[in-house]
Amino acid sequence: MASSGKKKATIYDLSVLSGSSPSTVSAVLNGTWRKRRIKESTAELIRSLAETHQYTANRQARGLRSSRSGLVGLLLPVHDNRYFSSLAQTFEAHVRSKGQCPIVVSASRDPEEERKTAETLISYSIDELFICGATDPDGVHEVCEAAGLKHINIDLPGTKVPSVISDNFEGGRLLTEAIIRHFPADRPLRPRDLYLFGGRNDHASHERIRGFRAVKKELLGDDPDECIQPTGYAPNNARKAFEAFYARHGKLPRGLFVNSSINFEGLLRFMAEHPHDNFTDLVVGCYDYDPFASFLPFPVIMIRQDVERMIAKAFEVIEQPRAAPRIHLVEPELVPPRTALTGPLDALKDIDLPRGRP
Amino acid sequence: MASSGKKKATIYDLSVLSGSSPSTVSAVLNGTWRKRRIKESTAELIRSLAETHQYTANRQARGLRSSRSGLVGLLLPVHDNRYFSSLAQTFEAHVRSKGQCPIVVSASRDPEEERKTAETLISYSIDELFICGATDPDGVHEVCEAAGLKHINIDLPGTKVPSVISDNFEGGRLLTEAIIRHFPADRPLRPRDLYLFGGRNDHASHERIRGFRAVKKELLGDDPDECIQPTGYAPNNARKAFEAFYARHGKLPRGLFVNSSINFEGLLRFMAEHPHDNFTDLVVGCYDYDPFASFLPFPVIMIRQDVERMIAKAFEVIEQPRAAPRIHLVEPELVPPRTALTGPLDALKDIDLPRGRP
DNA sequence: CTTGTTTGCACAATCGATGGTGCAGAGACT
DNA sequence: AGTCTCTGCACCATCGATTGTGCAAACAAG
Repeated sequence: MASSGKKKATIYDLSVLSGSSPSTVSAVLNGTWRKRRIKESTAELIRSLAETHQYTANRQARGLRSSRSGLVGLLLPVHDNRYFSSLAQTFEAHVRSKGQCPIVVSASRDPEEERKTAETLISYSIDELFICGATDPDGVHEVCEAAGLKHINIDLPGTKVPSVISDNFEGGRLLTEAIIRHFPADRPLRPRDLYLFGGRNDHASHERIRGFRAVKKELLGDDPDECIQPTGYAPNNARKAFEAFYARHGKLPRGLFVNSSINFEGLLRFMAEHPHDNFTDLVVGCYDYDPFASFLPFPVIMIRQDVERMIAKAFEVIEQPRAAPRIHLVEPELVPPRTALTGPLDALKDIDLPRGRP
Repeated sequence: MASSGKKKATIYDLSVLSGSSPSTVSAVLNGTWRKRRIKESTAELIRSLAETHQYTANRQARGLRSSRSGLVGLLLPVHDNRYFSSLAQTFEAHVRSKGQCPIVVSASRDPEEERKTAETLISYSIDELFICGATDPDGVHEVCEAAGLKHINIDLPGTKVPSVISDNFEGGRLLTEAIIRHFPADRPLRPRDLYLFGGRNDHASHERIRGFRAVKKELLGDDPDECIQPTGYAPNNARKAFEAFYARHGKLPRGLFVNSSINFEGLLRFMAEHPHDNFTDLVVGCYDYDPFASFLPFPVIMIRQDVERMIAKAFEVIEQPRAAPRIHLVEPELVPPRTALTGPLDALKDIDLPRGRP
């Protein structure tokens, strides 16, 4: 807690101290002072006063006047997931490098909440909004549009503004093929041995399923509808689907295409309920990368979406004044089993406490 | 993109439309209108105008006047980690339920960056700051103190304001004991079979190490110094430490206490380099919970810190006017191998798109 | 009819920074 | 000396909401 604080210095305080006007102080401290022909020595004085009085500008005041806030928003489905949290990490680095402040918020994949959350961010006069994995990107678009806010879609596309997403069709193909080829030629997979679980009525799932079915047809000759089980994005729904399959067949399919790491957690929950089944002869492909999942006791082939490139592309596109609402595809990467990739965390230095405390 | 927006309605627009004064409009829309004895019918009119014109208050203006912003900050070491991201998720839910807006930022465990980030948040007039896992909590404290900002520590304690942290000593004891007891009585662990890797010169590591050593001494009779390897918080440093041990001994210790899931990733990297070693006769205890790690091919015992309770406690304590800078301990939970716990994600509903789009 | 009270609202200052405009003084030039 | 041009800054309105204060009209009490 603590709230004894003396209040912060303002340009008016510095104005009195320096004997200049507030506008001069403002100009010096926000960098526009050359344009205003302020003497170098005046500027120097004000800067040193600002220094000793720990002046920092009140961004609400600045934002009010300039109707820009320096805040850049990222709207996420959830935080608690390696894919989205690494997006957040990368996003933050980009925003900070531009001298702005990231504000990352989740909206639980609920269209209504997505719009309300966008409204809230807009009320803070954020400068840009990155809409990631939204269930209803065009709904959010309308809110942004009405407020004149620059925005862009990531991960799931909308139709009104540009979208940067991973190439889910190609990723689905890659992953499906890798699963199939992981089985030895003498015990090959048959069409009904390979199921897809998870995902729902969104663009990403559609594309992945399309890739899955295309490769299945091509390599296994058939592609039965029953092998597609879009069980949504809740871990427990996926668990129930595995449970149901297991109840009917006494085993899992030999090959599993799991639509996201969140659905994969549903598979883990299923497995926890069946401790005596060893799940040998099982190959899992998961459309998401998680280092721990990669080392599970059965082969896990994963797709890593290229978060770095997606974020970089999104920042590039959002700067363009009147970009057409096209979809920018970013190629994902196939990650073989037992692979520990480096991530944003590796950029951190490992620094020790400065002060001598336990 | 898109930026064609007509600008947003203000209280002045509504003032003209309703024929009332701006202050009346303001009072009606911020709830203080009863106190100002505004007629019900006037209020009703203004509310309906606000509705049809999609009025939302400009928070920068409100914040400037009231020197409160409705923003509540969470300062994190990193996003890209299940422990911190679930903290963020839980934090966000709490803040939103109070009608405020969460703003989650990471500072990479760098004391300098922690302070600067706090400064930035302060310049947005955030109302409260939750300082989580900071390397130098007292440094951040000074910044907050100077600005008169309420704040509290989470995960790593400071000495100036209250801290809510998990009971690392007890957690360390629990985990160490569970590792030891996981070995059968006929092939018991000897003191030099049990190593601790990861962590550094912080309170949490100290306490965990203290618990580790106490239990080792008690159950195994000895506790050699060499078995403590505080390799920091970077995955690659942990990897190198495992590599070094392996080079000297030709194997890993039979029992491993890994100080965090981030260090655990270092272990994975090590294992990826040694694909032919099966690492049987290995038991890992990890001070963090990750569902995928829990199902690895060797027994992994994990500690789940009680994120829900920590956040709830922190919100409780931060409201108290002059709370003493004491440490509030929250008991963590021991998670046996192959356990899939539910998390914040399970609170989500699984909703489909409203509009008919692919 | 007069004085007091309540109702219902308007007015205006304020929060801190920004940026257009104006203007005095110094120097240059004729 | 008179006119111009620069230099270096001050003044003031402005962004949108909040809030203390004032005041007319309506009503009640005497």
